Amino acid sequence: MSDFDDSDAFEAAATPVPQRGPLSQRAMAARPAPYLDGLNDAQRAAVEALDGPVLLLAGAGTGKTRALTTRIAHLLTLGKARPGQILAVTFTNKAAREMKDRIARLLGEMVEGMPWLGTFHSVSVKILRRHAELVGDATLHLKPSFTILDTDDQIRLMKQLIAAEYIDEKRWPARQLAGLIDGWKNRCLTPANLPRGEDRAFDGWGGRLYAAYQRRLLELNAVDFGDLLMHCVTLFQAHPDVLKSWQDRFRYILVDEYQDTNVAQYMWLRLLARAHRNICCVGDDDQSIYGWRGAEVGNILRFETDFPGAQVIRLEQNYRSTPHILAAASGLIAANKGRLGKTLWTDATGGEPVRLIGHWDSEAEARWIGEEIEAFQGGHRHAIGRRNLNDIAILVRASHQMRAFEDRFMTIGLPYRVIGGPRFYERQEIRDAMAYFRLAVSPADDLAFERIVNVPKRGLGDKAVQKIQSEARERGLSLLEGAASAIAVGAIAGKGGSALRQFTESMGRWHADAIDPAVNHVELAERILDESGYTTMWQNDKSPDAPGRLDNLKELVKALEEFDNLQGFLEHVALVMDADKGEQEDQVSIMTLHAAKGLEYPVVFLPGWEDGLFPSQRSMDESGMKGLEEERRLAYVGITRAEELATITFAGNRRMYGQWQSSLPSRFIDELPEDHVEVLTPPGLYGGGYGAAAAFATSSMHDRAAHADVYNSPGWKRMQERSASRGQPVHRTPVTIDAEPAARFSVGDRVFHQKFGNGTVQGIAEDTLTVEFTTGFKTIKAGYVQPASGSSIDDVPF
DNA sequence: AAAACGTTTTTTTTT
DNA sequence: AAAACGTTTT
Repeated sequence: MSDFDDSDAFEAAATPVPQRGPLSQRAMAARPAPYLDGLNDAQRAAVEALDGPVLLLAGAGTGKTRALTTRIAHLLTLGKARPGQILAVTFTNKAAREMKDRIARLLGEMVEGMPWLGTFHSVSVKILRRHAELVGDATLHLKPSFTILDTDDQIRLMKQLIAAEYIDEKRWPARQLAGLIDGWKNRCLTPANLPRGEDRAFDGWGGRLYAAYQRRLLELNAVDFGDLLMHCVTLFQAHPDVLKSWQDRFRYILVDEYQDTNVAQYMWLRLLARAHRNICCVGDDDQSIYGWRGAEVGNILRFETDFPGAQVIRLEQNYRSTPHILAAASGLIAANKGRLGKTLWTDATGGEPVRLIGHWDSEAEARWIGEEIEAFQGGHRHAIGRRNLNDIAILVRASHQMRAFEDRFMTIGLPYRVIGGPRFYERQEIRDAMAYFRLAVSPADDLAFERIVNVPKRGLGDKAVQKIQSEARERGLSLLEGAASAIAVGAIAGKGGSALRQFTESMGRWHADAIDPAVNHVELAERILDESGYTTMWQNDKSPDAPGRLDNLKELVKALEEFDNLQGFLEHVALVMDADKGEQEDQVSIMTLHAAKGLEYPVVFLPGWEDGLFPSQRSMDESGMKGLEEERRLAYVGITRAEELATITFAGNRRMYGQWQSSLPSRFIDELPEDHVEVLTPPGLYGGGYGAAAAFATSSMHDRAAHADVYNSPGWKRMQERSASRGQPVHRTPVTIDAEPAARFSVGDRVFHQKFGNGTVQGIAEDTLTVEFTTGFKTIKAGYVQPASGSSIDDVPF
């Protein structure tokens, strides 16, 4: 919201700007721009090719962001555009933030900020707010104050629509409809131009439900994420004058991660760039990993056709990784077809091969990686020496893999942070609080009303909500107004009625305060949470996570201070779902491969390289060869995150849906070039069952030429035996727990448990103990714990 | 209306 | 195994 009201800048766009301001002329005459120093030839070419279409193929670690930001600095310094005339779009808020920082660093105080540097979505919102009335039709259109729905709201809305058509929600879940509609929006298909046949999806109801959903959104004065792009495109198409004003304003367009654009984004860009064609797209077809979200690698593959005469510049010198890491990644990605083709090279020498190691199961894998990390911390055992935890990342394919690491690291007390995990603004308490704020700001926000009308419990159940809904529908009111009306009519009486009256009256007061600029919005927010009883609700909650939730609420209120008003805050949160907490502690980072794109770490662990998990079975089932290739690109992204050392691991057994499943090492492992991989064997695991996976890996790597031998290796045979009993839980030698008398322990004893770590015995009953661990109380069979000794945790066998 | 209980499903990846 | 969901009990 902060730079929404820059109408001055908007008007200024119409007046011609001198191509060279006096300031930049002086700067140019004095000396060549210092920011160009140190760029290689390709980077420099990318910076200086300012006019006309440019495709910048930038491999991993080739200084892509540097080229982009320097290019912007160059545009500004030469006076070819003012900051407000450059459109620079990224996919993530993080990328946008980083670009802003780096431009500011390059130019110092010369730039007063780039108002149009942001994600596709945030730029689209700013555009849409100015032309909201043009979205919709004569009877019903958007208003500039429209709200942006999150996924939760979307699903709830669709559930209502599905129920209204008496469709069986069991067979046709709202989530599926949401996915369908999302896919359509990604391709810029409105209900009106849905191809014949596609509208028959969802048991024949797809098209009708989509139209009903869009209608409902307009009634709510709301849009969803997909709408942001799609509405912009349809707006541009239907109103050439509007399009022209934006084309004139944005003299230069830059696009980051172009390989991840979907059809809607592609159309959006083409419309804006059509007139002057000053568009520079940066991307790497080998890092396209969002096909499932509608991204079209085709967009980057056919750039030269779309923009005839485009310059194609390749950045191929890698400044990030060692030759071994680069070679391993290049060898792997070579298996993909239809690439634009790049040859990454580096001046660097030395370094170590990519390491490969197999483990018995996912717990052993986590244990081993934990030990490795401790070794790095101590600076011994490994050639690359001591590393901070901040230098180390664990990149997983699917977030459920994170648990094993969290459990293990918690046990051994290794500090870690999960990046991109359950996000702050998606937590229940935050969303509830936000719903209160939303309703206070816009009393017609029916979805917010539904969310909180009975939170905390006010004695208003389904019945009461239905009465409010029918009352509102009959009289054409919002739910909040409908509630007031229902009380007046006497439709809702008794305890619930008085609670509802209090709720509506309070909301009226809060609304008056919310639109009163004289009222401090932070205090108002605190007052809302207080008076509504929401804070009290959590204070009275006995569950162990209640205190954490109260902390989160405090953090939320604190975050409000950064904004001028509640409206501005709500807008921010809708688009920027991540809360920045700049933690400086030394911690290992755990994240998904998707979240890792654009990041780099000296030491990278890549666990879970097993067929079915990585490459993911689902991806292959749904998208066949295309899916497999995208998985391979994901593997490529993973390896190329590493600067000095990459370690790939896999496990023979993994728990899925609570059942042990055995699995084979990933086919990607066999695609790694042998010369750049070192196969490790877990210590002390020769011959035994534990070594099976490792033995398989070893033979697989060494006998690739004589492939048949692989199938005679002990590892393969054991794998076969295991998969023969497919679906059945793998028979793991049962750990017999002696019915050990709990009497061996007494209250107050320190005990150790493999998973929970050290704890204190608090209670004893027959053969079970109640033990307080750092993570809380657990009831455990006495045989599973042992007296805590002075010995290291690592000595304990599992 | 809300809690307590039993059943079914879930696991890609996210602006 | 845990969460989400639906049904029954208070």
